[in-house]
Amino acid sequence: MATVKKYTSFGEHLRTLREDAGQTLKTVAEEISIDISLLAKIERNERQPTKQLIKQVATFFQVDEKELQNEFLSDQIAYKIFDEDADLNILKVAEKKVSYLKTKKNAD
Amino acid sequence: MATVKKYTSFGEHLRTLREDAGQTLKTVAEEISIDISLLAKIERNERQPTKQLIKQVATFFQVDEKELQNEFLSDQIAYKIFDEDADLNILKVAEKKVSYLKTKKNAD
DNA sequence: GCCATTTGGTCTAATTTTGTCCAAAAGTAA
DNA sequence: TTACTTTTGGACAAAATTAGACCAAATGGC
Repeated sequence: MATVKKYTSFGEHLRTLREDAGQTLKTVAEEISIDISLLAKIERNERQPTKQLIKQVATFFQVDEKELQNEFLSDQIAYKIFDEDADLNILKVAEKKVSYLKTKKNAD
Repeated sequence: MATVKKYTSFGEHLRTLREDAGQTLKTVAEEISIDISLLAKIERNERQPTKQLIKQVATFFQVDEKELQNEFLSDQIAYKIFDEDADLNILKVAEKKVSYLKTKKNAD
């Protein structure tokens, strides 16, 4: 059967990874050379991860880096739309715009 | 017949509005109390419009404010995906996340 | 040529965000 | 309860980002 994909936040995902690995904030934070409190905040989505941090946690937990990056990016977009209480069809418009940008890029 | 919607940027749209109205940067800038150069940059997408400015130009050109805001928002999203060279299906994930956030919000 | 318009560069101020530190709270086991 | 570990949360300085102002250069029309 297919896995049911849960659409949680980047932070929640990170926390799950850590807890499934049976690690504490302290051990992970030390491993990737980051402040414990900062890592906790990232897990609670109170701070944004840097690209560097995403790379490090991907390596540490042995998950795909690109996938984590995508998760963070979709988070950012979702929160923006939610916060602005914007219409969901904005995403369709954005999709068309990206295609347009890519076309323009190739025609240089 | 239906209007063919062009997926241009916020800035390009703003410029079109202005040119269709036969106005110069100077006259519009003065009308909405903004630096000419700043307005020019916004039209070229070199500066981002504030909510306040979007409201002002909407009023000035008599177009729907929410529509302009949406255009700007979809711009931001499109550029982010384009710049990061991210996969388009991120938008689908984002959509699910927004729904999730809305559900969570209602269950408070 | 002139004048109006637009562009582009540089800079400062304002705003936002990150990361650090530390204390408080919550959890766990004896 | 006590002692210890873990997590949370607030406050703050440092760093990074961004807006907006100013002015000179370029462009365009007549």
